[in-house]
Amino acid sequence: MTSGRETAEGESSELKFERSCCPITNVLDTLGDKWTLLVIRDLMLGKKRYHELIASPEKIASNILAERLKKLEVCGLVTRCAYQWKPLRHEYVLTQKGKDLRPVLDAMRRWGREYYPGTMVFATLPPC
Amino acid sequence: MTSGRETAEGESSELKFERSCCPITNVLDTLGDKWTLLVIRDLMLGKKRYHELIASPEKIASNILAERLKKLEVCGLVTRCAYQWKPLRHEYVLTQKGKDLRPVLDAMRRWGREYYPGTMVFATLPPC
DNA sequence: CCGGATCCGGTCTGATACTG
DNA sequence: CAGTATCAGACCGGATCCGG
Repeated sequence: MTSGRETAEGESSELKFERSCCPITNVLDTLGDKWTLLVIRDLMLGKKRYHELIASPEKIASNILAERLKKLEVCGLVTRCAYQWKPLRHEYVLTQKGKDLRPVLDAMRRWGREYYPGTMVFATLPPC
Repeated sequence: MTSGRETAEGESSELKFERSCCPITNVLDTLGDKWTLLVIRDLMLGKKRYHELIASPEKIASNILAERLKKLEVCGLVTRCAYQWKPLRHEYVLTQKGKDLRPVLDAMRRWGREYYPGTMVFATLPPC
């Protein structure tokens, strides 16, 4: 695995990902954990706001959600923009790069449905 | 996330996965880490033996590889069978369930190639 | 030697509490 | 409500050990 992260001097830590020559390795460097793709699934389902994301049945912890959203923004999969100013509130929407992950999720969903039958929720994702 | 693992009494720990109603969640419960899909990629590339797997450029640690192979066997994605007796050596081959993950890896590879250009190794996986 | 198993320090995860 | 701080425990992975 390419060494995922390096910490800059001082207190600001900056994400930096090395490129592997294998595209799958690169994908797993950014998306290879339990939560990231789940957040993306929710965004594809049309959820946009923090409270919608955190209400998912998988019960992601608030710090993990915040961290993943930040990482996704850094990696260019998600953009964050304010939809309200008092108090300040943001919406998270998938970029094209993020939306293009749909075939990955579709393939996972198909495999999951085949081998873990009885799953019906999110059986088909709505169009972006 | 469904609580992945529970430890049985005594010292033998047993893997047990709960089912979520979302197929993607189930997939990520078993495959949602950096190494598992990479091992499956290697097996799809035709690698079968321990030393072939551990020689991959990503430099997986030996304990992690052994652990992942064990988990994949428990989950029914891989079968382990001896190919030699003195000394005892095993081969790891994908089951149909494992082979059926090909569309997932294909989708990842396609996305990775699009957004991390310059990746050429493993550009196309050979047929199983 | 090879295929693992064991050990162990460092990192990351995630439940909870906290803040504006 | 939208995040941040904290902290114990889980996990990762490098080094080492061991049986065949």
